[in-house]
Amino acid sequence: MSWSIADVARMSGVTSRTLRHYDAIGLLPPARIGSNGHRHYEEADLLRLQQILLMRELGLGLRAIQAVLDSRADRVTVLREHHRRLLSERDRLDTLVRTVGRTIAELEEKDGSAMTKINRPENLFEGFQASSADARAMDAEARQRWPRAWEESRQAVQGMTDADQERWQREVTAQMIRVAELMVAGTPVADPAVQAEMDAHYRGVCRFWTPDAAAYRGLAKTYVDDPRMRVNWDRIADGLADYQHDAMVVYADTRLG
Amino acid sequence: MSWSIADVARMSGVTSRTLRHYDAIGLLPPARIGSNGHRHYEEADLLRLQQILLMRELGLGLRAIQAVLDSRADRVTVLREHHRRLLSERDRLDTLVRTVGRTIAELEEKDGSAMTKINRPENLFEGFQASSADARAMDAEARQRWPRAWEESRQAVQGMTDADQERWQREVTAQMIRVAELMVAGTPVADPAVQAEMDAHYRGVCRFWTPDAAAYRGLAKTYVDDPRMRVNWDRIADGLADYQHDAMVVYADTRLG
DNA sequence: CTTGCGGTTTCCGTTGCGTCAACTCCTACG
DNA sequence: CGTAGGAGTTGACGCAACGGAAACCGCAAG
Repeated sequence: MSWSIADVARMSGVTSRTLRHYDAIGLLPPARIGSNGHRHYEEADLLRLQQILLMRELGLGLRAIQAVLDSRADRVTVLREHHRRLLSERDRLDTLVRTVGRTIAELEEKDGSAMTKINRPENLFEGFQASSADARAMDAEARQRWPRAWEESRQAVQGMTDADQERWQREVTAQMIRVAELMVAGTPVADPAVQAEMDAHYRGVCRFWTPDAAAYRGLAKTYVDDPRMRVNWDRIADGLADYQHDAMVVYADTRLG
Repeated sequence: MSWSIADVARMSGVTSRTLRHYDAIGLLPPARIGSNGHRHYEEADLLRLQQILLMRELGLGLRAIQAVLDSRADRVTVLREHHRRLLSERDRLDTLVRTVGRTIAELEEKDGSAMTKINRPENLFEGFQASSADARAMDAEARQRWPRAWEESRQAVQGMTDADQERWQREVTAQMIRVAELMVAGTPVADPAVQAEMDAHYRGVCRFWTPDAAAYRGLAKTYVDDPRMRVNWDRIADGLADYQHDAMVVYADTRLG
């Protein structure tokens, strides 16, 4: 019993193009290829296709499906990892839904008049570069005050390439700006959107050092107490240092309890 | 005051590659291009970039952003449509999360032994093609029993190209198989996953004819009462006709009630 | 003999860039 | 004054999972 590609397409509900694609990537090679180049599928192929479509409906990628079917990975393990990805993606969308909904409400409230909610926009991008002298001084100070954390972070930094460091720098900058935008929009620091940024901030810090609640509150304090840091944040937007501090404290209280 | 591309990249937290991309697609052309080809940005460009990044964070596509910024679309309108898309996407992920979670639980329960939950798998794909004689007979019968609905559906079919009809056929087949899989997995017909399929089924039917609750229940009845339809469904999997009927009734009761 | 059907391969397009590669221009250094 | 380096440029390819179109080929019927 052998079926042509169109037969299989009709039976399974996928297009022949898809079947050819699955052949091309080695996911579902046909049992036999005729002398005229036509693909012929057998029952075993239909069974394999059935498994493929089942997992595809669960949202798994073709690579993962292939790994599972070729017994190079365990079903449950793959599914659990997939489940985690789905969860975080859903939460991200959930946050987006709320944010967009709030934005719509704000825009409607303002009745389409002045939508420049950002003050000092010409300075909002005014960069964040501590002078290298400042950076060296802060580094030395950190070494004295928190020797263990300094050592950990030093090792983490050494494991980074130049490109990694540039990426890290960009991420920090982009995040500061997002937080600044939330601030000038009047978002309270306990808002989920702000706390999501703080979560990203915390995870970023964890790449070098994993603070507990008290330590994270201590880090927050330096944002307002250390004038060199404070000026950097306030240069982005007035009051950003305080705002960041408050948001971090809330995060420490509610998430690092 | 003019900034180089690297300046803008540092200030805004995006890469210079991104800025070049935005230039290439006409989203953010620089204010000036020097004789050496270097891009120079002014304050107005930074403002525009700021707007772009704001909307990008809301998950809008670059095309939509461009349409808004060039006043070819209204912010609120675009955002509302985007909000709807986000909502349905989040719901889809939500369903996926639950489905994958259930699948994991099932796999763990069976302790990795026999995971062939599908009975008669060699027949699962055995196609669904009423003979053309049957099809003509059913068509004629439908014309007598429901003349108005028949006329509406005839017009809808005539508006379809061959490719459309093939797509439609494939969708129907694929859906039948998904429902069959849910059935052999023992999913109750009231389960959200099954009801989601019924929702798709209902919307599919609506392309030709929009039944109310009673009419949809009547359509469900033909699945079990008409032996020609029944045999088609049961050929896919034993009991599928009954299962489909029950699921449609529940859908009619809860969603069309 | 042509028409048509059912196959085939090959290539472009989708989204938002990352990541080379190859080249140019300008400045600083020896 | 030659050259190394840094900052900029323009291509071009890659990703995920195919959709769609073009161009070609073999085989049966009218």
